[in-house]
Amino acid sequence: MTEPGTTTPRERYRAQVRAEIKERAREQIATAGASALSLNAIAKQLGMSGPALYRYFTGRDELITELIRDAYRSLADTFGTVVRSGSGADLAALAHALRDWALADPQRYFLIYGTPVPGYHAPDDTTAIASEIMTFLLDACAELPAAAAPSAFDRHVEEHRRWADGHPAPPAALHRALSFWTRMHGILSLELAGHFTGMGFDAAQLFTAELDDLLAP
Amino acid sequence: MTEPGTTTPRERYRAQVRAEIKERAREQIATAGASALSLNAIAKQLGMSGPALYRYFTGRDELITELIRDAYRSLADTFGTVVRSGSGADLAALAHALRDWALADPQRYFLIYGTPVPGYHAPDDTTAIASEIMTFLLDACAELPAAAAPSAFDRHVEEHRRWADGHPAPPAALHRALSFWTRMHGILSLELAGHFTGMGFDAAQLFTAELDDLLAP
DNA sequence: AGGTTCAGTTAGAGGCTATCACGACGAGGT
DNA sequence: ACCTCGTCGTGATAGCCTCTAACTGAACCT
Repeated sequence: MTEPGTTTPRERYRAQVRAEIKERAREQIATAGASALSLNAIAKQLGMSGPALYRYFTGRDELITELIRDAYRSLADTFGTVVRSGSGADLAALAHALRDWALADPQRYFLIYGTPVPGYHAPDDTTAIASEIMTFLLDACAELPAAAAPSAFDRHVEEHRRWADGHPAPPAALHRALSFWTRMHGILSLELAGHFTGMGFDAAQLFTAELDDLLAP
Repeated sequence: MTEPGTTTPRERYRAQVRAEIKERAREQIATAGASALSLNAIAKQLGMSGPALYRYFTGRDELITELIRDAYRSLADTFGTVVRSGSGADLAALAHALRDWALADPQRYFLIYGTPVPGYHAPDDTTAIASEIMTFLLDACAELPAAAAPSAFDRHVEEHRRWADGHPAPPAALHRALSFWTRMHGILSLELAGHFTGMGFDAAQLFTAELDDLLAP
């Protein structure tokens, strides 16, 4: 009997093959997009034939779901190291970390924030990681000086702060977190999709301009 | 000989079948996403068998490209009627028209602004329509009162205003147009993708709050 | 040593895009 | 009225894909 905490050779082998499959899948997605991901092609790269992969994943959907989960995890970890190793919960630092993370692998970003496929519903644990990410944002927003008077949306979000999951941030901070999220995503999404190419201006400068404007008032 | 300007019965028939194919394609995309678009399924719906569709479109890619073109055209026309029938170039009116247009068919919005497929490059005429859309935004931004002092990004965009295609708007207006685009897209994209579902707050109120903030200073 | 578990194989069903060669039919010219 | 030619739609076929099922062989455990 295998003792708890140890891994049998079979388990180690299985884990390693699973990891290798995911690695190839990541490469495919990075170069050709998630819609072009082919289990057959991955199997061929690994020197085995098609159906063998179904020993490791129940199907194409589970593989993609796993990659989505990893993407969420990676972003949450990135924020985590920024907060831990940097100067605490700094919204500007999180913003630049987010941008770097997105530019490092655009298709990974779109795995999370890209076009949704109508039928698909994300598993529960990804939403858990999403709220972990949101907590980093809320922490950073709570550190900022509060604005002058509470706006109409501040009052609205105060009545619907369930999504903040008990975070003690004041309503203006909740509002600012949502603003941060949507504004950074707006620029990044358009930039990564190439909608700025050929326009001539520097997307990085637009990003920091928007960030400064968000932090200013 | 057919006179120029008239249409032969064959041409009319051809145009009608093309339109019907596109109609079914729109339905499929709206309900299952662009990745699920199947020429075979469309042919079956029209009562003909597979390869017949290749008389009307050179392939799946051309059909999708055509739908993207139509989506751009539809958005430009929507902005056009807002400007023409409404109170001129009103940024808030454009914003709400954009939101209504996006909510009416989310997958059509993602056809334009969704996850890009790495190989694909949009044809030239769509970028022409895109700049037509941008012109509506610039017109509206030029009408607004100018902000106090020009920001750093205002100066940057002043040096790279080629994309504005000779539009006489001041740099602050160019900046505001970019801000408008990215901020509205940020909210709409996340809302349409379902990232707000379960969070409890009202996306419409967030949208108007962001819009007010954008118009305020 | 023997039974069990599991990885990987081939075969095959059913879906898709796309090409090709063929029949059928309507439109136009004579 | 006839004939020709362009065009529409067909079935057959190749080559992808996902995924299932049955089978082989080796590693593992007792």
